[in-house]
Amino acid sequence: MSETDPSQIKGFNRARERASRALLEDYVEMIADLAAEFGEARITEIAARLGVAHPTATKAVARLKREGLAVSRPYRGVFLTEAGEALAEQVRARHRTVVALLRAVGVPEDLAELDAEGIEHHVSTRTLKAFEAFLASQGGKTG
Amino acid sequence: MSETDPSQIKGFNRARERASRALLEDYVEMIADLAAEFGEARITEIAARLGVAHPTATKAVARLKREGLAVSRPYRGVFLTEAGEALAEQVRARHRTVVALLRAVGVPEDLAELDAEGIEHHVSTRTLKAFEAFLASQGGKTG
DNA sequence: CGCGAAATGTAGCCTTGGCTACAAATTTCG
DNA sequence: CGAAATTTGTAGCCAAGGCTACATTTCGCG
Ligand SMILES: [Mn+2]
Ligand SMILES: [Mn+2]
Ligand SMILES: [Mn+2]
Ligand SMILES: [Mn+2]
Repeated sequence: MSETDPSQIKGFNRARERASRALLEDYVEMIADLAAEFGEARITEIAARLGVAHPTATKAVARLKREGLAVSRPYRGVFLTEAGEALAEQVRARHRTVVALLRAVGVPEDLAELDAEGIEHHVSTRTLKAFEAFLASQGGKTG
Repeated sequence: MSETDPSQIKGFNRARERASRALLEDYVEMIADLAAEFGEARITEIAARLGVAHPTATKAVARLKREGLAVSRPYRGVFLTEAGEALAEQVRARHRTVVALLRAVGVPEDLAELDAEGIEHHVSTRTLKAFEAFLASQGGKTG
């Protein structure tokens, strides 16, 4: 029998939900980066930077539009909505904090950047707060 | 133009690969848990603990079998192969270390357990080593 | 201006990972 | 033993996220 632990189920469900949001988050962050750099994000450039074929990026952008995070017109650039911008800012901040935390516990910079790309999407708001508090308490300690 | 940064692409590709392995890892770990507890893992119990419908678990187990991580016969329990056992052990160790690290930087226990369920799959071997070294250097410090 | 190159769109295919509904086997128990 | 309950299998649906191949539009430039 063994009463199935509800908190464990919660953990798995949560991980699955976050995994399904991960792609959206990376796209939004990338579009924000390109907007900052070029004034607009083109499908080809988004695809190139994310390492996917362009129809893959087109589909993802369609999903972003459907979810109210971006807008675009045929053969033109992609732009974030206000909701998209807000998400981008949040995602970017989380990315920075995760990298900083990894660095603080001794992970080399390049590796921290690589692993953070996946880890970031699974760090909850409260955990992020804990990371920030830890980093603050550490000051600029390096070794 | 802006030469597309290859290491950034690498990060995204790596995150995608790890995401696709995450499910397998959770199943293998769960099957090992059930084997330890009951001597075998039944489809219904696997599904219940992972919070999915039983045909979903059946499909996942089919994939595990295809990849040589598990074996089973119709209407019987699921068992890990040697490769499956080895993966389970590795996954379990990583899970423990990730939770310990989160705790060490100030994340409350329940939250650490929840977030770790997703984070664990994106922690590389070298990053895990760094976590272990950090934890060792910390000793049993709590506050 | 107009033509070739580049960018974008679209169609269609695949795999994974969810689900429900229903069929068949196994276990439990009166 | 046999019927009911439980477990497992199977069919078939959906969405997401990959891809290639091909059509169309836009852009750059002689
Ligand atoms: Mn990412
Ligand atoms: Mn990121
Ligand atoms: Mn997990
Ligand atoms: Mn785990």
